[in-house]
Amino acid sequence: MKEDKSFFEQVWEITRLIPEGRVTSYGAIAECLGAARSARMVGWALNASTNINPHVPAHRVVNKNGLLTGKFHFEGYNIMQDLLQSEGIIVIDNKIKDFEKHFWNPSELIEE
DNA sequence: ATTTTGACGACGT
DNA sequence: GACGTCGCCAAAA
Repeated sequence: MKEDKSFFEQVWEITRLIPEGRVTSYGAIAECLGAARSARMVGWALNASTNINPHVPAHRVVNKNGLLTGKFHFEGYNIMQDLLQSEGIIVIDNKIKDFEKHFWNPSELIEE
């Protein structure tokens, strides 16, 4: 039933499930989808998500380093950073402070 | 159908 | 530990 959706939609779905004040990495989402080695695809999917109907909290998705790699893809320069800080996440120099502390595992909420 | 790329990740140097 | 290269998979040109 879920395979009907494109890889993108699956990424958006998981990204939307990210609780506030939590962040995750592209690889984690990719792994949850079964495309563990396709972390890049997650980023690609999120790229399209910036133009879809429900707002996808792509700002909560960062790379494994906790670095806001995609912040440049947002409307403004510090949009992503500002949003994260609004949720209680400390961002310093485009990087999430205590990244692993705010890290959220998609498999934690998603049950196959 | 083929080639290029792309918001990453892991490994090698 | 910083920098470089390869690998993965899927979509766009």
